[in-house]
Amino acid sequence: MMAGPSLTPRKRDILRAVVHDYVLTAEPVGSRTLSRKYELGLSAATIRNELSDLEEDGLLRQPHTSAGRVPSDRGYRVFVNDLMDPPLLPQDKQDQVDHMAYQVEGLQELLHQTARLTAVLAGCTALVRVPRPRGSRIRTLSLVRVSDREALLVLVTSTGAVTNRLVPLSAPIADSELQLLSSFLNAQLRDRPLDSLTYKVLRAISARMERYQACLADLGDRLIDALHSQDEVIVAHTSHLARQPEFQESSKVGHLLAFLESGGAVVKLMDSTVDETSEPGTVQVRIGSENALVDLAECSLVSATYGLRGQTLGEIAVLGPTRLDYSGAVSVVRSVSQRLSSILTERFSL
Amino acid sequence: MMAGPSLTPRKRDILRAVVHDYVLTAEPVGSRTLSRKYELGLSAATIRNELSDLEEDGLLRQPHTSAGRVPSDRGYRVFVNDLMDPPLLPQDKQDQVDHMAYQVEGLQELLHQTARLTAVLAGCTALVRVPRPRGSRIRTLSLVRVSDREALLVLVTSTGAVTNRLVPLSAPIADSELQLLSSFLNAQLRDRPLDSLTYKVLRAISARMERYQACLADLGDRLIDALHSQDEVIVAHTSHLARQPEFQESSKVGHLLAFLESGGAVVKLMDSTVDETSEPGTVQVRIGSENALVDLAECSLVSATYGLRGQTLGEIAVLGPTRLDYSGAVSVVRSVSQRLSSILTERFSL
DNA sequence: TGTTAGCACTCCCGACCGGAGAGTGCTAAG
DNA sequence: CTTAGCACTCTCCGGTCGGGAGTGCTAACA
Repeated sequence: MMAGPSLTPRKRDILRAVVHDYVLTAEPVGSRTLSRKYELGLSAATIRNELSDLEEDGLLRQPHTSAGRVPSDRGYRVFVNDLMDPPLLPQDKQDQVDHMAYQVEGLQELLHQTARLTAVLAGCTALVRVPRPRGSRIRTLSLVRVSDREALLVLVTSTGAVTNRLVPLSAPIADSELQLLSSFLNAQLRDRPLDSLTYKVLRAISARMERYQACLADLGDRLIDALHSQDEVIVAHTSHLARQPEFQESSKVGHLLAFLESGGAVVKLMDSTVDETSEPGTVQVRIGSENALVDLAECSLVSATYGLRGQTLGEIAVLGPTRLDYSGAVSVVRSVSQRLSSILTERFSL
Repeated sequence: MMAGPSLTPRKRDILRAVVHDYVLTAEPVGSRTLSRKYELGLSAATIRNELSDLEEDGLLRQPHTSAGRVPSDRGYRVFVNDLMDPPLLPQDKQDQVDHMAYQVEGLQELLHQTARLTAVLAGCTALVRVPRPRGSRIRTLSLVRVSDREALLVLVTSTGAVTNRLVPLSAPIADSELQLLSSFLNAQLRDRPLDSLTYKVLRAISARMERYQACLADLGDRLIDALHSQDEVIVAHTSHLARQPEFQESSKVGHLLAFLESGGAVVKLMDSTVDETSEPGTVQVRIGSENALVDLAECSLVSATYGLRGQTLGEIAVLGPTRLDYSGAVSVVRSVSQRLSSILTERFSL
């Protein structure tokens, strides 16, 4: 991450105020509003100059000339990195997690309720990635020619689950080559636990198949799809998304819902979010365009992993518009993921 | 059900045409359109007269003077009862169900996939009610005073699941009375299998508590809520709902989503739909206001039960705007519920 | 030099208006 | 009973026109 343009304290205060107000009102915020509502000790005119500077730095945007300012994705990023200090979640809210867990028995149910509670606490849609069945591995994986232009990818896991994916062949390929490729993949992947096959790992493997890149451009994606279709993501309170003013147009809501309902896509999103190097418990924030998925260009994701005695089991996340209460979301996600982890440890440790 | 106003064959043809066209276009349909697009052998003027009659019968509505006609809920009802003849689902689509089932192992997963497939086949949101854990019964049930104005309903099932619901006391009630009521409910409900406690049965019981009706108006509902929170409903492809032109306003989508996400409410809906007397396999249609739930005033539900050797296990349904392709939806729901039942019988017999 | 007041300017938004189009109801003729 | 014709109604769409909010600039001020 870049070190940021090191703003003057005053600019920081103003940016913080803009973010705060915009998150609250969903309206572009003007200099007058800032000088009235926030105790900056500055007149509107002075603030105007600062706003202008911040816009030049790319931290604010103007929807149109003579409108107030709105934080840009980069502006939110600076806010998240340097300007906010998420408080601890109030004790009573933390207690709600334990209280909920106390009433619930199975793991699956526990995760469902956790998702719901997270959504309520954060006032957003919540996602919980469910752990894969323990010890599930790839048993075999093969490519079968279907036609000149298509091959079928067949994946069998140790639990016996079978998944198929059609892979388009953008260039013709000899049967022998296809077989070669098939065995290469098998060698690479057979008996590997599904857990270990994150997006990044698969990308690395598919990159090593350079030779076939041309004709199997989509293989990597299909493979990832197939793997992910084994996964499950619990989605709670999508209605919160639909209520956001930025998603007034129901077509946007439709797209988002479709995205959330196509399990594989969501997993891909969460996978791409996880920074393998970060310790469990760290909260990650992805803002708008940082998501790289078109459907989520206007959304932000705040996520953290949960697990058992240090081992990562899954992820818990909050999804909202980029105009998100990042501070609150981080508080909730951090706290819930910690509580959940310790509940799991307590309950499932011998 | 009333016998219907016994329309002339010509009126039937016209009503059928109006429904067909409106379902297709979502635009009020006018006399000119009808005479052009449908081979009725009548001029626009004649059709106008018939339309006027149909409106007087309450089968059509006019959004405003000088707009085309739109079927009313009653109009759809007549269409569903008398005017349509849902075809068998094409063999290839039926095969998709078996094919899907073949690839899937557990019951839970089977039902999830069934919901998805149903949604895709019908082009609507689909709901599947999951069977309760076998043999789950009520262990105890009690009312505990919390304050002058509230009591807490505590429900424990034989699986050990505990559910609480706050019940407002609209009138003061003595502790002794509360205890009496508590034992009455226990006597009525203890050891009853949850399966047997449908909406209707509970209504009957709560009706017998007349004496307490005044101060415990909400008890019945809370009890039903609590029971239902044990249930689960799978919802698939809500995005289809969001795409309907009648739900453009995202606030409506928000309400619908919130409704679908509050599991209990959905179960209540489905319960109220099931006509206990009907044989399993029969398809039921609820149109708009027939649902009695405000949130669903503009929605229709097409449902059928599925089960194992004649025993009902759950329900499968399709949800859409009242402007629904009833014929197609009935085809899909009927066929899928039958296939699902026979798949279950095949797989889980003995 | 940094801050502030004043002012002209820009742009959105809602209201208003008027014409085109679609559809109706009615009447009178076939 | 059906149909053509006609006057009427209502929505929708595009254009116009203030009002309001907010900006950028300039000049005065500490």
